Amino acid sequence: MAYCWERWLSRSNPRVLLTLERAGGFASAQEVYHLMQREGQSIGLTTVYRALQSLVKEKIVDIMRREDGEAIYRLCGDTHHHHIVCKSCGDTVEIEGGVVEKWAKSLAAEHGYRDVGHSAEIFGLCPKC
Amino acid sequence: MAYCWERWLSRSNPRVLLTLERAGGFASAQEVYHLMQREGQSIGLTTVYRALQSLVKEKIVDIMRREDGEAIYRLCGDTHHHHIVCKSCGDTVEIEGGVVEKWAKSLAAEHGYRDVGHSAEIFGLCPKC
DNA sequence: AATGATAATGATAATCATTTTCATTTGTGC
DNA sequence: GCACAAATGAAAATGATTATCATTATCATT
Repeated sequence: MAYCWERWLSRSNPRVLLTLERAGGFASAQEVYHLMQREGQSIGLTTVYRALQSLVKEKIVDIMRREDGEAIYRLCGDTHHHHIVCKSCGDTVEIEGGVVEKWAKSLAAEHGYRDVGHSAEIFGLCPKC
Repeated sequence: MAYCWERWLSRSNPRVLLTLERAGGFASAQEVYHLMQREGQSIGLTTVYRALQSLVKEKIVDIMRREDGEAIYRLCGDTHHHHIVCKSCGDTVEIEGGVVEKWAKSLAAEHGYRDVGHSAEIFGLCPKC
Protein backbone atom coordinates (compact mmCIF):
# COMPACT_ATOMS: atom_id res chain seq x y z
CA MET A 1 0.00 0.00 0.00
CA ALA A 2 2.53 2.50 1.21
CA TYR A 3 4.70 1.36 -1.64
CA CYS A 4 2.24 2.29 -4.37
CA TRP A 5 1.21 5.46 -2.72
CA GLU A 6 4.66 6.90 -2.33
CA ARG A 7 5.67 6.06 -5.83
CA TRP A 8 2.54 7.83 -6.96
CA LEU A 9 3.25 11.00 -5.09
CA SER A 10 6.60 11.28 -6.76
CA ARG A 11 5.00 11.56 -10.17
CA SER A 12 2.60 14.02 -11.66
CA ASN A 13 -0.26 11.56 -12.09
CA PRO A 14 -1.52 12.13 -8.56
CA ARG A 15 -1.44 15.89 -8.86
CA VAL A 16 -3.57 15.62 -11.97
CA LEU A 17 -5.84 13.15 -10.26
CA LEU A 18 -6.30 15.36 -7.23
CA THR A 19 -7.05 18.34 -9.42
CA LEU A 20 -9.59 16.35 -11.37
CA GLU A 21 -11.22 15.41 -8.12
CA ARG A 22 -11.25 19.01 -6.95
CA ALA A 23 -12.79 20.04 -10.27
CA GLY A 24 -15.85 18.01 -9.38
CA GLY A 25 -14.56 14.91 -11.04
CA PHE A 26 -15.55 16.10 -14.48
CA ALA A 27 -13.20 18.12 -16.66
CA SER A 28 -11.31 18.20 -19.94
CA ALA A 29 -7.54 17.98 -20.16
CA GLN A 30 -7.36 21.66 -20.98
CA GLU A 31 -9.49 22.54 -18.00
CA VAL A 32 -7.39 20.48 -15.63
CA TYR A 33 -4.31 22.16 -17.04
CA HIS A 34 -5.66 25.69 -16.60
CA LEU A 35 -6.90 24.90 -13.13
CA MET A 36 -3.46 23.74 -12.09
CA GLN A 37 -1.91 26.82 -13.64
CA ARG A 38 -4.25 29.10 -11.76
CA GLU A 39 -3.50 27.29 -8.56
CA GLY A 40 0.16 27.94 -9.14
CA GLN A 41 1.10 24.33 -9.78
CA SER A 42 3.81 24.03 -12.36
CA ILE A 43 2.95 21.46 -14.97
CA GLY A 44 2.98 21.14 -18.74
CA LEU A 45 -0.02 20.49 -20.90
CA THR A 46 1.67 17.44 -22.37
CA THR A 47 2.10 15.95 -18.95
CA VAL A 48 -1.54 16.51 -18.13
CA TYR A 49 -2.51 14.63 -21.27
CA ARG A 50 -0.11 11.83 -20.47
CA ALA A 51 -1.27 11.58 -16.89
CA LEU A 52 -4.91 11.38 -17.95
CA GLN A 53 -4.16 8.75 -20.56
CA SER A 54 -2.32 6.66 -18.07
CA LEU A 55 -5.08 7.07 -15.49
CA VAL A 56 -7.59 5.94 -18.07
CA LYS A 57 -5.48 2.93 -18.92
CA GLU A 58 -5.32 2.01 -15.26
CA LYS A 59 -9.10 2.47 -15.07
CA ILE A 60 -8.81 5.05 -12.37
CA VAL A 61 -10.41 7.63 -14.61
CA ASP A 62 -13.27 7.44 -17.09
CA ILE A 63 -13.19 9.13 -20.44
CA MET A 64 -16.23 10.56 -22.20
CA ARG A 65 -16.93 13.05 -24.96
CA ARG A 66 -18.67 16.37 -24.85
CA GLU A 67 -21.05 17.12 -27.68
CA ASP A 68 -18.33 18.95 -29.56
CA GLY A 69 -16.02 15.95 -29.30
CA GLU A 70 -13.69 17.26 -26.62
CA ALA A 71 -12.63 14.53 -24.24
CA ILE A 72 -13.69 14.90 -20.64
CA TYR A 73 -12.44 12.86 -17.73
CA ARG A 74 -13.80 11.97 -14.36
CA LEU A 75 -12.93 9.77 -11.48
CA CYS A 76 -14.62 6.47 -11.66
CA GLY A 77 -15.36 5.38 -8.17
CA ASP A 78 -16.73 1.94 -7.48
CA THR A 79 -20.19 3.28 -8.07
CA HIS A 80 -20.88 4.63 -11.48
CA HIS A 81 -23.34 7.43 -11.88
CA HIS A 82 -24.83 9.82 -14.42
CA HIS A 83 -25.38 13.52 -14.82
CA ILE A 84 -27.75 16.14 -16.00
CA VAL A 85 -25.73 18.80 -17.76
CA CYS A 86 -26.94 22.31 -18.49
CA LYS A 87 -26.45 23.18 -22.17
CA SER A 88 -25.97 26.81 -21.32
CA CYS A 89 -23.95 27.18 -18.13
CA GLY A 90 -22.50 23.69 -17.96
CA ASP A 91 -23.75 23.11 -14.44
CA THR A 92 -24.14 19.42 -13.64
CA VAL A 93 -26.25 17.43 -11.26
CA GLU A 94 -25.39 13.93 -10.29
CA ILE A 95 -28.29 11.56 -10.58
CA GLU A 96 -29.35 8.07 -9.77
CA GLY A 97 -28.89 5.75 -12.69
CA GLY A 98 -29.81 2.33 -11.43
CA VAL A 99 -32.45 1.95 -14.07
CA VAL A 100 -29.97 2.62 -16.82
CA GLU A 101 -27.47 0.18 -15.39
CA LYS A 102 -29.98 -2.60 -15.55
CA TRP A 103 -31.13 -1.54 -18.97
CA ALA A 104 -27.59 -1.60 -20.34
CA LYS A 105 -26.71 -4.86 -18.74
CA SER A 106 -29.76 -6.74 -19.92
CA LEU A 107 -29.66 -5.44 -23.46
CA ALA A 108 -25.97 -6.15 -23.83
CA ALA A 109 -26.54 -9.70 -22.67
CA GLU A 110 -29.45 -10.11 -25.02
CA HIS A 111 -27.27 -9.25 -28.02
CA GLY A 112 -24.26 -11.23 -26.90
CA TYR A 113 -22.00 -8.28 -26.19
CA ARG A 114 -19.18 -8.72 -23.70
CA ASP A 115 -16.94 -6.32 -21.81
CA VAL A 116 -19.69 -3.77 -21.70
CA GLY A 117 -19.79 -0.19 -20.59
CA HIS A 118 -22.29 2.53 -21.25
CA SER A 119 -22.80 6.24 -21.24
CA ALA A 120 -25.98 8.08 -20.51
CA GLU A 121 -26.27 11.78 -20.00
CA ILE A 122 -29.18 14.16 -19.95
CA PHE A 123 -28.83 17.61 -21.49
CA GLY A 124 -31.12 20.55 -20.92
CA LEU A 125 -31.47 24.04 -19.54
CA CYS A 126 -31.08 24.31 -15.81
CA PRO A 127 -33.61 26.29 -13.75
CA LYS A 128 -31.29 29.32 -13.64
CA CYS A 129 -30.75 29.57 -17.38
CA MET B 1 -44.11 14.84 -52.82
CA ALA B 2 -42.63 15.33 -56.22
CA TYR B 3 -42.13 18.91 -55.23
CA CYS B 4 -39.97 18.17 -52.23
CA TRP B 5 -38.10 15.46 -53.93
CA GLU B 6 -37.03 17.50 -56.89
CA ARG B 7 -35.94 20.42 -54.78
CA TRP B 8 -33.87 18.03 -52.79
CA LEU B 9 -32.16 16.53 -55.78
CA SER B 10 -31.02 19.93 -56.83
CA ARG B 11 -29.03 20.38 -53.67
CA SER B 12 -26.14 18.44 -52.28
CA ASN B 13 -27.81 17.24 -49.11
CA PRO B 14 -29.38 14.25 -50.84
CA ARG B 15 -26.16 13.24 -52.53
CA VAL B 16 -24.47 13.23 -49.15
CA LEU B 17 -27.39 11.38 -47.64
CA LEU B 18 -27.35 8.73 -50.34
CA THR B 19 -23.63 8.29 -49.97
CA LEU B 20 -23.98 7.93 -46.24
CA GLU B 21 -26.60 5.27 -46.83
CA ARG B 22 -24.37 3.48 -49.31
CA ALA B 23 -21.53 3.61 -46.79
CA GLY B 24 -23.58 1.39 -44.54
CA GLY B 25 -25.21 4.32 -42.79
CA PHE B 26 -22.18 4.90 -40.60
CA ALA B 27 -19.35 7.15 -41.64
CA SER B 28 -17.41 10.27 -40.75
CA ALA B 29 -17.60 13.46 -42.78
CA GLN B 30 -14.17 12.81 -44.17
CA GLU B 31 -15.12 9.31 -45.19
CA VAL B 32 -18.25 10.48 -46.95
CA TYR B 33 -16.17 13.08 -48.74
CA HIS B 34 -13.54 10.64 -49.92
CA LEU B 35 -16.15 8.16 -50.96
CA MET B 36 -17.83 10.75 -53.13
CA GLN B 37 -14.50 11.76 -54.62
CA ARG B 38 -13.65 8.19 -55.47
CA GLU B 39 -17.05 7.77 -57.07
CA GLY B 40 -16.33 10.76 -59.24
CA GLN B 41 -18.91 12.99 -57.63
CA SER B 42 -17.77 16.56 -57.49
CA ILE B 43 -18.29 18.03 -54.06
CA GLY B 44 -16.31 20.06 -51.57
CA LEU B 45 -15.42 18.98 -48.07
CA THR B 46 -17.12 22.05 -46.65
CA THR B 47 -20.34 21.15 -48.35
CA VAL B 48 -20.22 17.66 -46.95
CA TYR B 49 -19.87 19.08 -43.45
CA ARG B 50 -22.70 21.51 -44.00
CA ALA B 51 -24.95 18.87 -45.48
CA LEU B 52 -24.36 16.57 -42.54
CA GLN B 53 -24.97 19.34 -40.03
CA SER B 54 -28.19 20.26 -41.70
CA LEU B 55 -29.27 16.64 -41.85
CA VAL B 56 -28.56 16.33 -38.15
CA LYS B 57 -30.57 19.45 -37.42
CA GLU B 58 -33.46 18.02 -39.41
CA LYS B 59 -33.05 14.80 -37.44
CA ILE B 60 -32.55 12.77 -40.58
CA VAL B 61 -29.18 11.57 -39.41
CA ASP B 62 -27.73 10.83 -36.01
CA ILE B 63 -24.38 12.05 -34.81
CA MET B 64 -22.12 10.03 -32.57
CA ARG B 65 -18.45 9.99 -31.65
CA ARG B 66 -15.80 7.42 -32.31
CA GLU B 67 -13.47 6.66 -29.47
CA ASP B 68 -10.96 9.16 -30.81
CA GLY B 69 -13.61 11.87 -30.85
CA GLU B 70 -14.19 11.96 -34.59
CA ALA B 71 -17.84 12.56 -35.41
CA ILE B 72 -19.62 9.79 -37.23
CA TYR B 73 -23.03 9.99 -38.80
CA ARG B 74 -25.75 7.53 -39.58
CA LEU B 75 -29.27 7.48 -40.86
CA CYS B 76 -31.86 7.37 -38.16
CA GLY B 77 -35.43 6.29 -38.58
CA ASP B 78 -38.36 8.38 -37.40
CA THR B 79 -38.27 6.94 -33.91
CA HIS B 80 -35.51 7.99 -31.56
CA HIS B 81 -33.50 5.02 -30.48
CA HIS B 82 -30.23 3.92 -28.96
CA HIS B 83 -27.41 1.67 -29.98
CA ILE B 84 -25.02 -0.95 -28.83
CA VAL B 85 -21.72 -0.24 -30.51
CA CYS B 86 -18.87 -2.68 -30.82
CA LYS B 87 -15.64 -1.14 -29.56
CA SER B 88 -13.62 -3.19 -31.96
CA CYS B 89 -15.39 -3.44 -35.32
CA GLY B 90 -17.83 -0.57 -34.92
CA ASP B 91 -20.81 -2.77 -35.65
CA THR B 92 -24.01 -1.41 -34.15
CA VAL B 93 -27.32 -2.81 -33.06
CA GLU B 94 -30.35 -0.66 -32.67
CA ILE B 95 -32.12 -1.19 -29.39
CA GLU B 96 -35.27 -0.37 -27.55
CA GLY B 97 -34.82 2.57 -25.26
CA GLY B 98 -38.22 3.22 -23.76
CA VAL B 99 -36.91 2.76 -20.27
CA VAL B 100 -34.24 5.36 -20.79
CA GLU B 101 -36.70 7.84 -22.27
CA LYS B 102 -38.82 7.67 -19.16
CA TRP B 103 -35.81 7.82 -16.90
CA ALA B 104 -34.49 10.94 -18.61
CA LYS B 105 -37.82 12.67 -18.64
CA SER B 106 -38.65 12.10 -15.00
CA LEU B 107 -35.21 13.01 -13.70
CA ALA B 108 -35.04 16.17 -15.75
CA ALA B 109 -38.41 17.24 -14.41
CA GLU B 110 -37.35 16.45 -10.88
CA HIS B 111 -34.39 18.82 -11.14
CA GLY B 112 -36.25 21.57 -12.97
CA TYR B 113 -34.45 21.17 -16.27
CA ARG B 114 -36.22 22.28 -19.45
CA ASP B 115 -35.66 21.65 -23.14
CA VAL B 116 -34.24 18.27 -22.43
CA GLY B 117 -32.51 15.73 -24.58
CA HIS B 118 -30.40 12.77 -23.71
CA SER B 119 -27.85 10.37 -25.05
CA ALA B 120 -27.38 6.79 -24.05
CA GLU B 121 -25.12 4.32 -25.73
CA ILE B 122 -23.80 0.94 -24.78
CA PHE B 123 -20.28 -0.08 -25.73
CA GLY B 124 -18.86 -3.55 -25.73
CA LEU B 125 -17.38 -6.33 -27.79
CA CYS B 126 -19.79 -7.90 -30.23
CA PRO B 127 -20.10 -11.67 -30.47
CA LYS B 128 -17.80 -11.82 -33.50
CA CYS B 129 -14.95 -9.86 -31.96
C1' DA C 1 -33.85 35.90 -72.63
C1' DA C 2 -32.04 39.35 -69.12
C1' DT C 3 -31.98 40.80 -64.25
C1' DG C 4 -31.33 40.56 -59.64
C1' DA C 5 -32.16 38.73 -54.95
C1' DT C 6 -31.03 34.84 -52.47
C1' DA C 7 -29.14 30.63 -51.21
C1' DA C 8 -25.56 27.10 -52.18
C1' DT C 9 -20.89 25.92 -53.08
C1' DG C 10 -16.04 25.15 -52.29
C1' DA C 11 -11.08 26.69 -51.98
C1' DT C 12 -8.53 28.53 -48.53
C1' DA C 13 -7.25 29.93 -44.15
C1' DA C 14 -8.10 29.82 -39.18
C1' DT C 15 -9.13 27.13 -34.80
C1' DC C 16 -8.41 24.09 -31.45
C1' DA C 17 -7.78 19.67 -29.09
C1' DT C 18 -4.59 16.18 -29.16
C1' DT C 19 0.05 13.88 -30.37
C1' DT C 20 4.85 13.80 -31.60
C1' DT C 21 9.40 15.14 -31.19
C1' DC C 22 13.24 15.96 -28.81
C1' DA C 23 16.20 18.19 -25.66
C1' DT C 24 16.47 18.72 -20.73
C1' DT C 25 15.69 17.44 -16.04
C1' DT C 26 14.89 14.27 -12.38
C1' DG C 27 15.17 10.04 -9.88
C1' DT C 28 17.49 5.67 -8.73
C1' DG C 29 20.73 2.21 -8.20
C1' DC C 30 25.73 1.58 -8.26
C1' DG D 1 29.69 11.45 -7.92
C1' DC D 2 28.01 8.68 -12.21
C1' DA D 3 25.52 6.55 -15.58
C1' DC D 4 21.11 5.22 -17.28
C1' DA D 5 16.25 5.09 -17.54
C1' DA D 6 12.07 7.45 -16.93
C1' DA D 7 9.56 11.79 -16.62
C1' DT D 8 8.87 16.35 -18.12
C1' DG D 9 7.50 20.15 -21.05
C1' DA D 10 8.27 23.55 -24.93
C1' DA D 11 7.50 23.71 -29.45
C1' DA D 12 6.11 21.85 -33.76
C1' DA D 13 3.04 18.66 -36.24
C1' DT D 14 -1.36 16.60 -37.04
C1' DG D 15 -6.02 16.29 -38.14
C1' DA D 16 -10.86 17.24 -37.67
C1' DT D 17 -13.88 20.93 -37.81
C1' DT D 18 -15.36 25.78 -38.67
C1' DA D 19 -15.15 30.49 -40.52
C1' DT D 20 -14.30 33.54 -44.57
C1' DC D 21 -15.41 35.09 -48.71
C1' DA D 22 -15.55 35.20 -53.57
C1' DT D 23 -17.92 32.63 -57.08
C1' DT D 24 -21.84 30.16 -58.98
C1' DA D 25 -26.42 28.15 -59.41
C1' DT D 26 -31.50 28.81 -58.63
C1' DC D 27 -35.69 30.87 -59.53
C1' DA D 28 -39.15 34.22 -59.66
C1' DT D 29 -40.00 38.53 -62.08
C1' DT D 30 -39.51 41.70 -65.78
